[in-house]
Amino acid sequence: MSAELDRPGQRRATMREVAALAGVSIKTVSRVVNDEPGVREGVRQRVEDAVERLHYRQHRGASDLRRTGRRTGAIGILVQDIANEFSSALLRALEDEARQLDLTLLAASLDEDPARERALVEEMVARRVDGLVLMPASPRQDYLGQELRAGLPLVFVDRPPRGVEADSVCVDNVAGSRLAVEHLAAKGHRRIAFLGDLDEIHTARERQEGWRTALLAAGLPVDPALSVTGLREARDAEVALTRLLSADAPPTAVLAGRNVLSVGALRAVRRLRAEDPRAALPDVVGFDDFELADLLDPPLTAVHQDVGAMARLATRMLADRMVGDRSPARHVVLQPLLHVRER
Amino acid sequence: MSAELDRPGQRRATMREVAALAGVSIKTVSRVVNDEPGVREGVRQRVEDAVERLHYRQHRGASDLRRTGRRTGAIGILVQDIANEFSSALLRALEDEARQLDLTLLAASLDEDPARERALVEEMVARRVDGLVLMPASPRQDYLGQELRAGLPLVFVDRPPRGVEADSVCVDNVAGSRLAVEHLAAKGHRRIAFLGDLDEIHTARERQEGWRTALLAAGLPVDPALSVTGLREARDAEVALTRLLSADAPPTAVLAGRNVLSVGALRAVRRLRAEDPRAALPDVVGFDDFELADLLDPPLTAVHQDVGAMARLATRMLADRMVGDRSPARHVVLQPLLHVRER
DNA sequence: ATGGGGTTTGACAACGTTGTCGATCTGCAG
DNA sequence: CTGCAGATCGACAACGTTGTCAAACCCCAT
Repeated sequence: MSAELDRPGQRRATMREVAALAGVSIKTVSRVVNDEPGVREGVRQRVEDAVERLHYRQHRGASDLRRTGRRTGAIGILVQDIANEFSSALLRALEDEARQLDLTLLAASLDEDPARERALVEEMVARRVDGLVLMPASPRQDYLGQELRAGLPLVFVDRPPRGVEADSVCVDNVAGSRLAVEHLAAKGHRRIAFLGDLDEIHTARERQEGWRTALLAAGLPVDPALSVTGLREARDAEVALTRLLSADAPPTAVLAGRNVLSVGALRAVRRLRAEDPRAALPDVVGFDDFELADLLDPPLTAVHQDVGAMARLATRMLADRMVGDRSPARHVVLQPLLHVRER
Repeated sequence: MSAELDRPGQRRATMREVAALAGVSIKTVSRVVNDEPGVREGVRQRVEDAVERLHYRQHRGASDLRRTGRRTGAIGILVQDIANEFSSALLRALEDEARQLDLTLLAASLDEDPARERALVEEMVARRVDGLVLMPASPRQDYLGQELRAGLPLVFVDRPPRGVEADSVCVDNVAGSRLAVEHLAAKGHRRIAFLGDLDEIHTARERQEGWRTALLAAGLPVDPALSVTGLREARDAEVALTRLLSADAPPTAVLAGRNVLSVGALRAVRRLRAEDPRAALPDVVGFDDFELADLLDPPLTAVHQDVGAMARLATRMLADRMVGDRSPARHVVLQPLLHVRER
């Protein structure tokens, strides 16, 4: 319990002050703080006492600045929405990987806003992050070419780069939709609807395309009226499906193209069931699996993406780039699984 | 040592280089970059061209270091688990508030590990964050006294500080449990079980205490055998409830003390129902509401916390401290609501 | 041409730290 | 005691930027 010197104002102590109190040069303080050799035990002790008494804490920014080629030990992670189950699971998995590399996370949500993506990338670059993991919101990322050339380690996740050559870890969305459609077709469904997010979103387009081609492959007609896109939130999907179900030739099953749309679809089904207990209810398959999917009613069969694998691969790629790997961009495509859940 | 040398030409351009290219002093470049007045239009244009050609990007670390006042424009957010629905909702809400103050988030998960909390607080301090939002993992945070005295803006969320006087925004957990128990008692339940997290966790203890006192207030006996704590994950709760339900005097209802425990409880109920369709199923009420709670089967009545309000209040408090407010710590306690969901 | 005001511009120091390198000290062999 | 190697320590510069302040410039009135 060493006495603590009460310091006026709220400035934190600097090495200079520690040095003065310990009666040594700041370089010696630096050596002690960084646990470098070449300091006699007595001196080291004096410095450590001074550090303690002044509650000195190293200023990482200054340290990073001086150390040549030093890394900041921080990476940026830009996802669509931290609160979304997919994004937050990915964020968490990336955190676990980053922790092993002693990296801190700068995280932010893009909300499908290209301008916000640009602004946040700028911000990350200004902060000199050691690397950037990006789930892009913009249709093209040509602007990132300069950053890449400047040596910014960059990995795309969930959505591939456009207009720039960067590493990526994505999921085979076409295959995911195919699994879903094949499953439904095998159950005898012939009218399978698709609920999709904004057409601008690459994964959304791919999932719709997967739905379309899988229908054709199964010898089923593709009814454009059964595909509704541009849906952003659960409520949108609920309204859209409710409308589809009350149309002349309603679908008997539906593929929801994103987790929040699955929620909306399930709500629509619940509503229909509540209004007419004997109504025929459509089967729902969702893209993006849920932690709680096994507890939902009606049950939700879902296309499952291995978020942990995405994070591991992305981090490995990033780490390679961080140590100077300049080889051509690699693109990993993971295969999704279908988690079938029946009533 | 050759390893350091084989990465030529990766350095980003500095103001010095921009200045050289534009034929001005670095101070003039600084003025242009920071959009300061007092630069002739022609000169400004030359500098902007040079910035463009060299793809110069300001180094925030260096800028922060030099600038008086020294804000880094970053705040730390330490929650239990970024992937947990409660934590990620809070994180997202905090992000939205922080964005309005032009603050970037350094986020990390503590996983109920006190050592990790200390390490991450150290890290945040070393990075000179402008403020820290902490959902503590440790039983006491005496160590933070020094940081507070050094002027670190600090706000506790979800769990109050112990051993240190800092602002906090929490929820009345006792009241939350009371709402749950009253609801169940009103439905005629007399044997209401409690599933709780680690006893070391403040909120877990409060919720158990709320369960206990509400039972007494309702004139119901408190059977210690009906309270199982130390449960960390859904699986733990599932096992615990399954065991309780197969005991001699099983509960007819259960209060799950945290979102993941609710999931486990629901799974136990589902399992029981699957094994014996005519078994009497317990009512489940959970602490922490779910986005998808209305879609669960069996339905989940849940204690709802206003995460948005928590974030707004926490950010406001933090912002006040950031501008130098030194008034005594404020402690806000929000009242939870019960979202009743019936079959 | 001269002076006076304002505007532009740059030299320099400083932020807090670490790399470099030389100065000083220590221990010990001769 | 001297000499010398190795250990210890500090002065100084530098990282990339901005605050300070004085110098240089401009325009125009005298």
